[in-house]
Amino acid sequence: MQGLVLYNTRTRKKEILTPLEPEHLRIYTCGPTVYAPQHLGNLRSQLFADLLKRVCLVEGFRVTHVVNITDVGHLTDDADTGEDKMEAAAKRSGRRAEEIAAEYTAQWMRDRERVGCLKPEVLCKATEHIAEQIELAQRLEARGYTYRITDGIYFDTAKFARYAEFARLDLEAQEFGARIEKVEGKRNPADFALWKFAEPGSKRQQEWDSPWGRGFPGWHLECSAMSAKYLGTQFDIHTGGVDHVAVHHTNEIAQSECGYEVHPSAQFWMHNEFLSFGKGDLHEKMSKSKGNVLVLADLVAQGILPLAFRYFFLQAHYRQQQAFHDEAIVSADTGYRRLLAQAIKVRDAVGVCVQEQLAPYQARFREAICDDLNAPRALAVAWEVVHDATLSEVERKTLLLEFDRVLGLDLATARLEEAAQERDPRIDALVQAREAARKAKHWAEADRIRDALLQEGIEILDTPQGARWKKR
RNA sequence: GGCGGCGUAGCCAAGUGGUAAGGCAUGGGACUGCAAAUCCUUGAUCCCCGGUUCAAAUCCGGGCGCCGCCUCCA
Repeated sequence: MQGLVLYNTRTRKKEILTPLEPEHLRIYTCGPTVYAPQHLGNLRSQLFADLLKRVCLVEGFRVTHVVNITDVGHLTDDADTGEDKMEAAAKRSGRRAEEIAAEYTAQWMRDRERVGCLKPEVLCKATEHIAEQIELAQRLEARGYTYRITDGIYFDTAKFARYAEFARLDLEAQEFGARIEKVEGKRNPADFALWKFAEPGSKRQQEWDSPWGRGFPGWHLECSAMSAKYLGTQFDIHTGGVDHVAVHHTNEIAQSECGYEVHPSAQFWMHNEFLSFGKGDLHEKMSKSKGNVLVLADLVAQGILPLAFRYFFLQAHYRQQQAFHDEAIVSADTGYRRLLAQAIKVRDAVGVCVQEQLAPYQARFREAICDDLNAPRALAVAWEVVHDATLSEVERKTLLLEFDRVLGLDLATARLEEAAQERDPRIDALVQAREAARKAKHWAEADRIRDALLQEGIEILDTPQGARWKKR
């Protein structure tokens, strides 16, 4: 029994997770910037965090999971220039930034729930923690890490010796690279804004008073301030997408470690890889800027079950890029429906389990999830259970439901809403007419009706209880 | 220019030294009047070349291809 082993970006190694506080794990997850609909790629990082949380719970830890919502200050270009995304979205749509944030936050929460993500213990918004962010910026100022230029208060990365360590940055090379210096007065290219001043003369929708004047917080500040508030200045695990390693998390670490004088701020930093879009050799990451985003509702419109997206997610390891395309999601949908059907079949089974029957599967399942959350392997174990004829129904049920605490596929209560439940007098009549023709052995007539219905996407299912039908 | 990752059957993918998990699709079989659904079953010398080793998809070197980060992005 080796315990839970996780890949830690901070050390670039798999390490055994040992909670700072006995039996209790504190996890912080970088949530969405709610200026636009959250797409399937965004959902992947929520699913990843949720998988982590579920594994922690199954391993017997108490978990405090904090997820933030960025509803201000995330700029369109880089950390220092460009428009605030919330402000820009508001301007485009002629609505209040708060309205937009509320709408996309609600959509995001709904999607999260639909793919089976557990509710976080704390859901916190940047705009509701302005005071905490100012407080942290003041701490940094008091400790000499900041300087002021015309458009804001900046963090001086040269003052933090470990700055490049986390992301293994080559700051020298960066200066000659693609990065273009845009902000007049910045001392180092990597320096970033803690507080941005509101532009004189133009009134922002979102701005606050601060010791440095009216303005708004830099994007990175919220995560440092809120994680410290809800989890303490040192906690166990911080999660987010890989894209955040080099900038957002690097800056967050600088703020937290310098402001609160701790090291490390989070023991484990974990990052999920991206969803790529495409098939075969050509792939592109799914992102708003590439214009190839899909949201959960698009899948649902296609007849895909929301939990089938979770099943899809579980089929690949979280640290690998995963290729998304129609064939892939449809096959996941089929796979999920079949697995669910198997679970439904044994749901009501009662009786006693033979421990020796369960043990090998339990051991292999646990081994998989404890090895850096290897969901594909865990899912494979579930399928082996389904196919093992030496298991009794109740043993199968026991194993599947136990595994589902991690898989989160709602195997215990989800229903396969066969369209066969639907009623449509016209179709019902046709189905009955076919039944009658079959009884009379008028095969040609029976097949004609079946084919005609198939033409309009209605499929007849012959069962021992009689014929039913479903769409698709 | 710097950094990182990937390349395993038609597709999604596990597997990091001892002759390759799982799912979907395909072919075959059972069932069916024929089908559908369901169940059983079927298939890979692991991108190429060279090396280390008794043994490599797995390690090393060199190619080729793809993706990502260093600028907003999960």
